[in-house]
Amino acid sequence: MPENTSTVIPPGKTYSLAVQMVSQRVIERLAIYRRILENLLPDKEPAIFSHQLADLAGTTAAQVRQDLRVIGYAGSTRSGYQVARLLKGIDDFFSLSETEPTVLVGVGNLGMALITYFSLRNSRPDIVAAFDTDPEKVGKVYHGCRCFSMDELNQIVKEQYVRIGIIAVPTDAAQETADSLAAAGIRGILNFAPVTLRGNHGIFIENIDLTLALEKVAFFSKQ
Amino acid sequence: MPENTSTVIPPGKTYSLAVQMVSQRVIERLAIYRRILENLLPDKEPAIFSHQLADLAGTTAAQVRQDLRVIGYAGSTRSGYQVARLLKGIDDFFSLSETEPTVLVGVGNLGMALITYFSLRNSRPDIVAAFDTDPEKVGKVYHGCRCFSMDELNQIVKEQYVRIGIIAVPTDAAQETADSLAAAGIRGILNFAPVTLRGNHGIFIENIDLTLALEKVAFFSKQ
DNA sequence: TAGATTGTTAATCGATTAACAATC
DNA sequence: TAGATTGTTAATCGATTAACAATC
Repeated sequence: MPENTSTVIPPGKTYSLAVQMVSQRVIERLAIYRRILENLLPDKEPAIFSHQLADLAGTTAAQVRQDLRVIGYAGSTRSGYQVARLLKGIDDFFSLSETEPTVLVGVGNLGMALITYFSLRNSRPDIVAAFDTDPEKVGKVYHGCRCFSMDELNQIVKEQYVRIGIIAVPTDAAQETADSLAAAGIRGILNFAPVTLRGNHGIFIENIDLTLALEKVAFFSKQ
Repeated sequence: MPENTSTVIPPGKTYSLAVQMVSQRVIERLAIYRRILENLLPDKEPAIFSHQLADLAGTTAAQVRQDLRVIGYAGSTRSGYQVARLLKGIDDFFSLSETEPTVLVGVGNLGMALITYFSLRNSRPDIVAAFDTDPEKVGKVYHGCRCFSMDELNQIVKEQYVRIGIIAVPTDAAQETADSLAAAGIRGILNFAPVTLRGNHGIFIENIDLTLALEKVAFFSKQ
């Protein structure tokens, strides 16, 4: 559909339409391609074929071509996809130009580890504040990230235009936390509590359930 | 198919057949149902309808009935599914009678947090040993879990009949670690390193990519 | 009984894969 | 050119949902 090859579709109506239609699977794979390309960049390999990218990502060439189609990036039949430009194309599609302010609720073992993990690899989603109900923790600074009381959630989310929240609280407090985040204006949640959060219409929720993941491995490791 | 109602299919050929055919999605949902039932048990509610379970699990009644079908559990048209017996049915299907010995490789920030996390909620997959290349860490005991050198991996895996491995090493070391685990006889891997592990035929690999998950939330939180 | 729920089969939906003319 | 790869369309595959007779 785009008449100019080797480029991404321009921002505008087509863009936002595409965003709505793209499935979670496609986004996951695009993120994987992105990381592969990033690692490939220093190698000075100018281009890569769909089957090479597929090999590295653990998928198929047809899948890769289909996926890249949704971001409107066109390769060439001679040399495949230009690494640097494709990377730029995915970044543009993800709107990964500036960092995305993120808050984390629950500074327990897992919460602490997440703060460390994300701050060490200064990921684009950047944890700007942590929250906890424990007065012992409030006021402390972990890896450059200050811990606030829950009372301050609303203010900080608004002041810093935070759209993403991470839930690392105990199971019992998870639903309440999700409601607070939603009320403060959060648009997306990464939830580590092993419960199905409910009634958050319009908010995107991604669940990471560590115990469930391990149980899944246990099940399938028995063939 | 099973002529006796309100029971699970007996172990045997049907059983192992079912295991092979069941998709990952179904297993994930069964694990979720399982946790819900577990929490419901103290409430002394004897039974639950498919639509109630669906509400709690964030799915549909038809989906629940379809899922329960694969484990061969039959409810009654009058009262639905008996909580205690269904829970037992899922446990049997998962073979969750005894604990599953598990090893963890990479005792960094994330690895430490995982040891703490899993030991605190004494999950059925039980981390019996940790491994690290850092001589400083070898010999130390974290939450009752001793850290060994990688040289000892083979022996411990064999002695303790370990089938599951968790990879929490830096990205560069992940593939090497996976190969070592595979060589030692591990059958399933939970991988936290942001790389696609390759060439491990016959080994089940579940990836948890924290950065990717957060990027996914960032993307969809923009609608 | 009347009404709600079940197991099961059929229909729908969406995602992956295959096929192929166009291209360099 | 010959040959490999591309974008795109069609075919396949699998998973979810809808429908409904049977049941309590």
